[in-house]
Amino acid sequence: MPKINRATHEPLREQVLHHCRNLLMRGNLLPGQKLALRPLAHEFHTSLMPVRDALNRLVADGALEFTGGRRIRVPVMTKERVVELHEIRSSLEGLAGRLATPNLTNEAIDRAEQLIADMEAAFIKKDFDAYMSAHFSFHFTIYSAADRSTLLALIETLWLRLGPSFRQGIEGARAIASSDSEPGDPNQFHRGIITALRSRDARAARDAIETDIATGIEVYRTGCWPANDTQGGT
Amino acid sequence: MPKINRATHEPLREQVLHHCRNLLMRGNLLPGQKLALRPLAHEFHTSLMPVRDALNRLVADGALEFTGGRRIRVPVMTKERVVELHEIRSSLEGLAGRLATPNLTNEAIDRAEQLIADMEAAFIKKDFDAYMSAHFSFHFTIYSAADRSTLLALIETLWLRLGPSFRQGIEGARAIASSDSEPGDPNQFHRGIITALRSRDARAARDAIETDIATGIEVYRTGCWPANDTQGGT
DNA sequence: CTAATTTATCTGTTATAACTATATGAGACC
DNA sequence: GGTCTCATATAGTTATAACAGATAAATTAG
Repeated sequence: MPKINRATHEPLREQVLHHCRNLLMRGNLLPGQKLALRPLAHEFHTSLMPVRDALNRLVADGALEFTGGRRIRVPVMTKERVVELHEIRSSLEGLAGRLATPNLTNEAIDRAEQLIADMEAAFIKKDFDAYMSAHFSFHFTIYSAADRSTLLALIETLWLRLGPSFRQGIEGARAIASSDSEPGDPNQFHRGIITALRSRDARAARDAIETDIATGIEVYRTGCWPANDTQGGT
Repeated sequence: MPKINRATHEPLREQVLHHCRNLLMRGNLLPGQKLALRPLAHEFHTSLMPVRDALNRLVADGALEFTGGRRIRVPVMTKERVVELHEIRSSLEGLAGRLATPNLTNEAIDRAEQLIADMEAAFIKKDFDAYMSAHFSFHFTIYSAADRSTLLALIETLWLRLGPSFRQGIEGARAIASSDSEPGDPNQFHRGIITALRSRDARAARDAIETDIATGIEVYRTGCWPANDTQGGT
């Protein structure tokens, strides 16, 4: 049910791209899923070209990949690739958090804190679309205060690549949380970030973000959150 | 005189892309320079489509940009953009250097050290193509030992964006070095990286790389190298 | 019945042409 | 003389069709 507007002056390619990016960020496409030009073009009521442009762009960003035979699919992530992407996330988002700290208003921090509550509510209700959306907003509410467009764009491409896997990881973690009598708190590290931001300590904010992301790797690897006293570091 | 091979199974788009990437990395295209599809297509003896694909890819990578009217040009860098790109370089290349350190063979370090000599020779001879090439090889000889393909690709896109400006900066620095009786050593920080690598100290390697890049920002800003005892940090 | 081989279908790529919007220039008006 | 308007040229975008490679299915040999 894509909404393509042929009246606007925005190229069709951009509209298709925007739509596909949303699907990926929210994890609505599964790893390994194949995408073909003609069905999508038919769905969007366009020719092949705008769809081809959008998908090529996503391949360039690493959000999609060619199979051996030039077919297009959502990448299947190896554990090594996920770890590598989190290493990069840690480095870049730590930088963004450090640069953002002095610029963040109290209102922005309040908004971020509210998004943690949204995440928890969505997690309990198993509304994973809402969870992914709140999780995204939480981080980018902070990072956008860094006022570094290139850095932000780079971080976005990482999230684009991780979206499909992350969605699976969260759904898996939710299943475990249901069966576990004493689950770890998925948001303890997000609260740690808020604490560091409120004290306007840029280094602490960077470290808190890096810890949060390092924990994300552990969750992906082990399928459960560490105990509440767990600490990470560079 | 681009060499397009229509016999190979590699898509024409990839060949055109590869050619344009080389031009950008070497700084053979000037900031602000406009590129048009039809002249390039004629030059490559292809239709518009492969050229369009290649240029769109470079726009996606930030190596080229659209003007307001969808025309394509080499981005004109503001000082802020260059600083931001160096902040990102510092973070990512520091990470790559730290990860590479335990994997680096003595042979690779020797090769990197040799490339410093190549840089100096090229600098003196004002052979800027050779300088850019050696400078690229020096850094990527080190980073490739990190064995992180995504990280490496990300760093490459940063170099792609900085190529045109960097070329200008180096040529400007050479002009100053000629007229200055006591020029700073452009490679003192590269030697510092080698020293850290030889001692197999990953943290020191990271810091040396970050210092080298921070110095790059200063060179760009002031047009000359700092005194030999200058030290940088995170 | 299994496995190799051929055939058919479907994939993305490239070429060509029509299209829409932007930039550029000449000319009129103030 | 400077500025605005409008016509013309030229840019990238999209559509359609022809192309070539790869997958998958059907067929045939073992």
